[in-house]
Amino acid sequence: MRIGELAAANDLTPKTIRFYEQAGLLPAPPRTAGGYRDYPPRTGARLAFVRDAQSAGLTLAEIRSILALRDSGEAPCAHVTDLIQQHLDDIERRMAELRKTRTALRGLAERAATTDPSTCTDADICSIIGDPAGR
Amino acid sequence: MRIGELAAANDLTPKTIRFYEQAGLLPAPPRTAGGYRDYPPRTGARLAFVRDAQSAGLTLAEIRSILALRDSGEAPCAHVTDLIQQHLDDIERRMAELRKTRTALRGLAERAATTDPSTCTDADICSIIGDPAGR
DNA sequence: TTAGACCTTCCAGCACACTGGAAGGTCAAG
DNA sequence: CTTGACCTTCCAGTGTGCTGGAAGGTCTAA
Repeated sequence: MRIGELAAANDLTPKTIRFYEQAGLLPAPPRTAGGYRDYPPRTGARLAFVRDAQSAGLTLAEIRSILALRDSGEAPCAHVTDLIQQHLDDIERRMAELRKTRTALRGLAERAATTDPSTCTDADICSIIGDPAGR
Repeated sequence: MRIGELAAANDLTPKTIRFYEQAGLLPAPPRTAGGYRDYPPRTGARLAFVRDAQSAGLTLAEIRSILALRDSGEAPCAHVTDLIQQHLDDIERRMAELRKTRTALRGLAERAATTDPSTCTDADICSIIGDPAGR
């Protein structure tokens, strides 16, 4: 199977597949006489795994670590469980960050709605954003 | 005021201040005889504005656009209001994304908790992640 | 034989907000 | 006069997941 075919079958571009190889997610496949990559059929499953893991929010580095474990013959279950938990924690942190920023923005929106543009002096850059105390 | 002093007063590094200048957030200040940047006192207010706007989640490009408006003599109020609304929308989108990913991860965590490692075959890379149907 | 579809490698860049380091200039204190 | 703190410019890199383009090789069909 050539790279274009593999790419199309998995909704990727050949570029991405070469990138995955270079990034250590795919082993270097055998080559045809002409130097073309010639993928074994199982490669699709590996790409599907990469996609599934990505949609769970794992980074390529993490996915690579899972694949490396598996390739070395170990069952990566414990590692995977760890990663899942780390990402859940990470998501909570990011949601908290976003909520905080949202609160800040809502405050600004409120202030913007009740601000008379003519009160903006040249001295302040923007009294909506830069002047929380209403100085 | 020299760059180090300005940086310290605003909890930044000289590097960052030079970067802001290069990024169009700060006008190029006058120089001393020796070639050192010599900042007017008002620069601190501008840096504070940058910080406030950043903490509201605005990007440097957006902040630059506000500053450019202000520097051109226009009141940037309407522009700022737009940006705030855009960011609120953006935050909602990102929160929705995160919730989706969280749901996916919780499903995986559940599956991980009830998966017997010995059922992981070599053929699947990881049955926790890659095998949603329980094939 | 030639077009063109596909493949190869390599280098470079995107966005984002910086950060690091090299090589050298300036200035005040001792 | 020298040390050392501070400054200058310039180039390059960080992390993330690709994407784009150049220059060239391979293979198939007309």
